Amino acid sequence: MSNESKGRPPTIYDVAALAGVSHQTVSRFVKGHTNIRPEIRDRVESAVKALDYKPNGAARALATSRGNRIGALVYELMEVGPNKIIHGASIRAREAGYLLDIVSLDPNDDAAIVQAIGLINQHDLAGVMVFAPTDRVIDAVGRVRFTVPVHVESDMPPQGSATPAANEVGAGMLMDHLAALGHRRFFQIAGPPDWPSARARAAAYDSALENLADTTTSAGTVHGDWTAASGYRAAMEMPLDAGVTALVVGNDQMALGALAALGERGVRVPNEVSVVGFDGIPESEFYRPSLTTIRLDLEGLGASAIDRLLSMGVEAAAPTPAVPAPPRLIVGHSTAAPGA
Amino acid sequence: MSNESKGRPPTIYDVAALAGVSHQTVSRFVKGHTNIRPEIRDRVESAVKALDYKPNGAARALATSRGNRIGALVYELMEVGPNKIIHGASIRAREAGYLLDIVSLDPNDDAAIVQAIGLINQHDLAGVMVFAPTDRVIDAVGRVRFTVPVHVESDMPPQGSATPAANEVGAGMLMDHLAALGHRRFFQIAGPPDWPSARARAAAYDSALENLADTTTSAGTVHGDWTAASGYRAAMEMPLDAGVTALVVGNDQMALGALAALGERGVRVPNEVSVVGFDGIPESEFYRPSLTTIRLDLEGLGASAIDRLLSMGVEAAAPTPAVPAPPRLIVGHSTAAPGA
DNA sequence: CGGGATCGAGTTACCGGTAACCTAGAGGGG
DNA sequence: CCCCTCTAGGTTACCGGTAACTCGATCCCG
Repeated sequence: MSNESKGRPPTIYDVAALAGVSHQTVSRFVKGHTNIRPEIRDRVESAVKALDYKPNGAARALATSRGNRIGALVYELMEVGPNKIIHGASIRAREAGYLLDIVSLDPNDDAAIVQAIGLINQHDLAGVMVFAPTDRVIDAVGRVRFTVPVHVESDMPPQGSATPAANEVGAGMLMDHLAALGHRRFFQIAGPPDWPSARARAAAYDSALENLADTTTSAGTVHGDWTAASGYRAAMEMPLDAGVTALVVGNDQMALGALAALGERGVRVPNEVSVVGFDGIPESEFYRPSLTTIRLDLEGLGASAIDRLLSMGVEAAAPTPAVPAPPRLIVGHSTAAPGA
Repeated sequence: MSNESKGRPPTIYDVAALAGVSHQTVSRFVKGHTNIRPEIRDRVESAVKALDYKPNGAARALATSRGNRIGALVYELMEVGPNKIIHGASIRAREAGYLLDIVSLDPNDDAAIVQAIGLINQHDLAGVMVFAPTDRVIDAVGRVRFTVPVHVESDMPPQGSATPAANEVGAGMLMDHLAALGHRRFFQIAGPPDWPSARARAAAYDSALENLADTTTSAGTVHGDWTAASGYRAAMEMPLDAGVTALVVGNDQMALGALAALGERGVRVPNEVSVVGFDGIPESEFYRPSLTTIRLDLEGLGASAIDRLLSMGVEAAAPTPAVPAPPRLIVGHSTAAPGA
């Protein structure tokens, strides 16, 4: 499948020799320098083409001491959410001429976290992104002396960022939707408490309850681990005699588990209990009943994270910064007025 | 969040100066060379620690002309499957001291494919992996002159590989399961025909029909695009008057869509029609009815792909090559004897 | 006790680019 | 018409490692 010619790949010196110019002229050409006579430019251009010259990234990185890669720390649990973020980030990074170095973290193994960070912390990176981390990861990252810009995407509004986090907004939209339908008694199945994004959603749940009519109350909150299995368990143990009519779940997978559990317990959705999820994964439309949820623009989020990272470096800011689409409420058949 | 000291990060020369030795000695120490006097070794070691020295990957890559990264081309559709493969590959690569450079491909844009390949090829990589590609991607990759080993993981048994592909085995297990229950009339919703893994599964479906009792027949095959929505559409249009009792679906997401469609059409699963999926994603246990499917060890697959790639290079083969677990049949409530 | 093998460490060149400096002409203004 | 500036391109040094070669001190053995 692979294919080689005689020896090493061509260098600028090879190109220079073939074109009859100095290597520096080739370097200038490759970088798109303008002050080159058309005649010389043509010679270099055809030499580049003839040799199929490709610049050596390592040499460039060494000379400029500025890498062409962005390290990305991702959580081991590669659920759908983090993935889409990575995908958006990867596309965006490539547009800016960078490659994404991904390192999967095992969240339960501190040593592995440290090792992974050590691996990523070589000097040839343009920056480091930390995606959807847990507190433990944030901690570990915070203790490391990085030599490059680091951006931690924690889903929490960082140091007074202007745009409110999508998590808060989305959770608020769900609560408004449920309240408008007439629900007054809620129960929450939240994500793991050491995930900032789970906390953000849970906090929005709490504050929505406070801001809504004071007759709205919560029958409690339990924490799952994002998986459908944990949502199932939580919903199996959820009190049914507390008058709860609305179940707020931290993501769509757990909501799927909850739907299954409620079905087994003979609770009809949405007639007796309404269920909402979070993330808006494509599958949620095909759950039965189809899920009311919040669609997040996760790819946009990943892209904008890259933009923010790049703007931290000397790099000129992206011409058109990516702006994630705002969270959108998807209304399915899992919500209805209580007792409909 | 980041943290800097005075200037550039320390180099071997800094360490050498502090330890009072030559830079070469430091280099030897870092590489774990044995022939160093204990006294000198200690001096170097403490100097390394004092300066928090980390080798510069770019310089090393330049000097050895051997990168410490593996490029990974992944399909844009980051469904659950490809993801887990990537995750497994990433872990394995890190164990071997490599980082994974991931490049997401837009499958519909040939120019983007070429550009992505160009990007990955111009950088200094130890090798390139191509995961779960479509024919189009395989084609594009095949035309490129790579300077490093390339491994294409196409889910098809390559040049007579000894281990039969998991896809064939798994699909066969599903067919056996259905046949043993007494099903004779099948229908298939396959993945996109330009995906080798989809073709492998479909081919196994066909050959199983041939090998089973000659009374078993197929009422047809349609192709989806791996998404739940496409599974839904396909199942909505599937003929119901052809006596089909078994619906074989190319992955779990499409199977979810098919379950929803059958529900809407008033077809009871599994009483009237049995449904099987493929992949064994965790959520499939919580579909209603829970899905009979094949659990693939995708992470193991990714890891072994990395092993194979590394063994193509000069690199000594991994001490303990990763062996993916064999496909496993997960029996849910979506299958039963026909007319049960 | 002398000569070759071995060991530990230093010296130097080189990987393939970029940056800074330098130079020979061309062009322009007083 | 001369001097200055600007332009196009070449020269040289350097980024931070590794590899190859060198050299003095031991060590071993005949």
